Amino acid sequence: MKIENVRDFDLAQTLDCGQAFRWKELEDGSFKGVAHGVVVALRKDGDDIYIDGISQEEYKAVWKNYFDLDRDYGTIKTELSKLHPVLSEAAQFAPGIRILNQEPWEALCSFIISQNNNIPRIKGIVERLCLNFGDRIEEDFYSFPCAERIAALSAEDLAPIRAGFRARYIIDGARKVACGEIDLEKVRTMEIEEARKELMKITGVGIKVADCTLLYGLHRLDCFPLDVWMKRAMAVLFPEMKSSDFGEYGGIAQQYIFHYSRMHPELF
DNA sequence: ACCCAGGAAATTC
DNA sequence: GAATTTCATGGG
Repeated sequence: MKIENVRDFDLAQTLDCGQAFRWKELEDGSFKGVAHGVVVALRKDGDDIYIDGISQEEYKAVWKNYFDLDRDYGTIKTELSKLHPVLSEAAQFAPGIRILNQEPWEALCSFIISQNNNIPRIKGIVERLCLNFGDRIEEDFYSFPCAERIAALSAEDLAPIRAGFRARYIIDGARKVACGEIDLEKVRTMEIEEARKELMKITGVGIKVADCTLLYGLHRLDCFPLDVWMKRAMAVLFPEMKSSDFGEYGGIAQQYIFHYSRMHPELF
């Protein structure tokens, strides 16, 4: 598949800015990963994107949405840049970031794993989760195990992924999703405070993990997750602003700021 | 040996 | 209620 004339999209910036944990960069600069149980390889040539491994129908049904390609990030960046000069700078620093439409359960589970953890280790745990409990698609590439599959396990069964104290949180989340006690597709359309409360019924899910699930898994672009980096950034770079000031695309602003802050630790 | 990591639960004050 | 400690694991 070739998609022509794609603006505001950089593979490395989007896939390695801390919103997703499973994309692998190959030696030639292409990226390979799994979503919706399908392995794809991505390349960029100028403003053209090549997606290997899918049909036209799969592109329209899944991948166009996955990369949020119908949204005009150029206009959004222009509007966000008016809010604050540092936000303008952060957006220009990585102008090719887009917020992915990841699968809700994968996002929820990944950000449960993220708590009090560092990104390389998060990636390792997620990798082992897929390797041990996902379906093998091809050499080195496995699907993300569905909630039903994990719900059938115990915390001890997760020992090989070495998630530590988070193992029982993963199990609790999987069970509540699998049995329908929490319907992530209903959470998608709930009013934001109600949606948060619903996700926080899971042991191990607080406001930050709930907001990450809403932003990255349910594409609620007004959600503005505040982790340690974002709290520092708000205190140092945006002392006069609060998260709600960033508006309906605050989540996109948050991603520019998060990535900019991580790449400039000397600011803090 | 110590400290920290895209937090949240458990405990203590 | 608000502040502090604990929770596995691994890398610096």
